[in-house]
Amino acid sequence: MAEKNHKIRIKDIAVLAGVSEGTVDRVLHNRGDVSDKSREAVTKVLEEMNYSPNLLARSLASKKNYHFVCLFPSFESGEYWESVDKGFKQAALEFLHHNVHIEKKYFNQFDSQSFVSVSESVLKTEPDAVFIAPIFRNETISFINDLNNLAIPYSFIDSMIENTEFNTYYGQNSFQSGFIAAKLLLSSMPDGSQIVVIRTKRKGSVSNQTLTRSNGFNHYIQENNLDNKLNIISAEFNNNDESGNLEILRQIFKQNHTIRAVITFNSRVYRLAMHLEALQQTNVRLIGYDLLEENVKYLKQGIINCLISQRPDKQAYFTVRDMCRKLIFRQEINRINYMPMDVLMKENIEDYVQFNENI
Amino acid sequence: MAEKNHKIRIKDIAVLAGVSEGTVDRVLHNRGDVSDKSREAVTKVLEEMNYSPNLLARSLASKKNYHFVCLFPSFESGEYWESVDKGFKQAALEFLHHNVHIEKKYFNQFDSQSFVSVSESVLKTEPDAVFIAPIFRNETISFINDLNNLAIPYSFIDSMIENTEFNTYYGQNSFQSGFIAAKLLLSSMPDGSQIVVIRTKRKGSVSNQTLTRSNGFNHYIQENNLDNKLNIISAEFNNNDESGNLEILRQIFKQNHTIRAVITFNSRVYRLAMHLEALQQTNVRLIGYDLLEENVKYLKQGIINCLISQRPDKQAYFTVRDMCRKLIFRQEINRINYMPMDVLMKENIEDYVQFNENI
DNA sequence: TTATATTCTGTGTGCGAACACAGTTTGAAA
DNA sequence: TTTCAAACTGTGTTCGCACACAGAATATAA
Repeated sequence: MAEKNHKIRIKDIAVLAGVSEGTVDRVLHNRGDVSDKSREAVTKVLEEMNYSPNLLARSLASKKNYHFVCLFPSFESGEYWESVDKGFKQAALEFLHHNVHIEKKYFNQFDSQSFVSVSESVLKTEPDAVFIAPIFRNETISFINDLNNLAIPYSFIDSMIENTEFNTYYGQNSFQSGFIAAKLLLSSMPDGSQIVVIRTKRKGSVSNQTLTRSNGFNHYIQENNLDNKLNIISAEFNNNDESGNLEILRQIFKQNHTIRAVITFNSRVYRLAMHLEALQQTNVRLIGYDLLEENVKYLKQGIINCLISQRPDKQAYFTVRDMCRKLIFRQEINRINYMPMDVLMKENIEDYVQFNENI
Repeated sequence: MAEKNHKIRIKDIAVLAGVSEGTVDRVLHNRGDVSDKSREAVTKVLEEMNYSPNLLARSLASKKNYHFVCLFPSFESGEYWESVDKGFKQAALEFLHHNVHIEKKYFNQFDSQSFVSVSESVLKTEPDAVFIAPIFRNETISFINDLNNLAIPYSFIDSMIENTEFNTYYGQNSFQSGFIAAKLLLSSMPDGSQIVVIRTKRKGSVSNQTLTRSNGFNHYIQENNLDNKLNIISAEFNNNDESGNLEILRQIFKQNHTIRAVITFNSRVYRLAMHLEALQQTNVRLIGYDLLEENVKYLKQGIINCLISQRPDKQAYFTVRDMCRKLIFRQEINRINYMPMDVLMKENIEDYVQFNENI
């Protein structure tokens, strides 16, 4: 009985409850000015008929405009945050006719002060919701305090801060993604194999994401007692010194002759691929993270064996969608959402990219 | 300039072109009865302003009702087609307020006659679109001929028939998924390892899907010259004779002592897991297809190492969505769409399942 | 009882697009 | 010139919902 009744209108409810449409509307929106008798009658019919509003008509009629602000790092073409930007753009298009307007505000991810000043300017516009990439922990906590005072809801993207009242968090299960990388890379490695782990010095704060991946990676090694069987070689790259990094790698390969795999936990594995190509060491297994254009290029060439992706564009998209679901459609949502880990190889990357472009 | 102008209304276009709303509407819908002068003026403004209609208002105003019919095999709980059913259900809910009504018609996948009689009854209702799982090739071709005569658009799900005028096809790139399975299973297998490939006799027609996967699997072996290094053991299971199948497997393990991996190309790898558990052979690597409940159970237990999934529910959902995009929203769509191959392991299955429930 | 505040309820308008319908212009035949 | 259909154009209603406003019913005070 409650199956097909999705076409029940407010008008129908009004007739059945013996009141006017206005009264039904008041009950639906808890706007008061309704006698107990009327309210009960309406509520009863509402339940019996399993009424659900026509969201199209609602958005069309609603005069309320929603102003959402996204606060995340500025980026160059081909960088990680570009995907996030794309996801926000897609959401902006989709929810435009629901009276949602999305404004993007960028800050410098290596300069906490830029975050502070941008966040202050955001507060002044009194947005209806804010999406934050909490790169700077303390500054973000201060910002969300202000948001709380103004009763402005917010969501985290990319990473999150525990014990805060965020609306949603979409992100990676970084520990698991490190663990899986190890599994893909190390299962059935011959004993005595040498594995190179590259880390990169980062200006400013340490990236939590890469650290956690690294922990997951190490956990796999311990759990499978590979400490003794394998020989893990750690090295550190410098940002923006590719000739120096090439040299570091050259030395490692000069001194070690059973290297079978290389891994890095940040998104710039294409640098490694480039250097391995230069060193003619393309037979080692190479694994990395995120579908940057350059990464995909080397994956297709077979120099990178495997990329683990967690669709940053979808993370951004879903974050906006869920805020709409909550504020506009009044639906229940999940607070914490880990994106699936997509394991991409030369063979499935084409379909994957095409599919995601098409959504 | 053409960026923010998505809030342009027909009324605005009318004023700018110096005509009435009705005329703009006639131009938009190619409904004729417009002078060349008016048409040009409107078309010009339309382009300049980058007009895009408010789809909410359109659906609300439109009196047209769309009746879509889905034609696919009936199923028991936990079977493959249940996911497809779920995807159709989700689409039905989402597009209900766009005046789309979805009817599901099931046939017996082992009885071509049941397909014929169901498809005939579908024709009589004169639907606006049909979605077909073309299990029976000849019968399906006959059916789509009738559809063509009535100018009813149709899409394929799960598999497709070449050289037909289908709207979309969402499905698996089965060859690649077989290839990847081999890569996951066989890369860095020690020489001399024995690999067991299980096939299942099928009532009625041969499943094209599993055959193609098998071809992809074999292709990897050839490409990497593993024919000589590995020892592939083929065996055949019977449907609905699990004690017999267990016996087959027992004999294989009695006669061979370096079995390191087992694979099957249909979705019922849980039967293998069950038997391997019974035979206490849980150290071999086991890989299979599709996220049936039972499969997931054994994946979590670690008996199945890896499942490859192509989200049948999303295939159904996207098929409906794209038909709406074409008929209602008049958008461009891709005809052939291969779903990404998701590689699931114990470590990422939880997030994956949770994520897909939430869409 | 009347005046006035308070609580409650119905009606009407608008959102943007679709479409029916009525009204106007044009051009060719009578 | 008149006639009349064909070509063209504008107006008005509708969809389901939100919300403003006016008006009715009831309660309270004078």
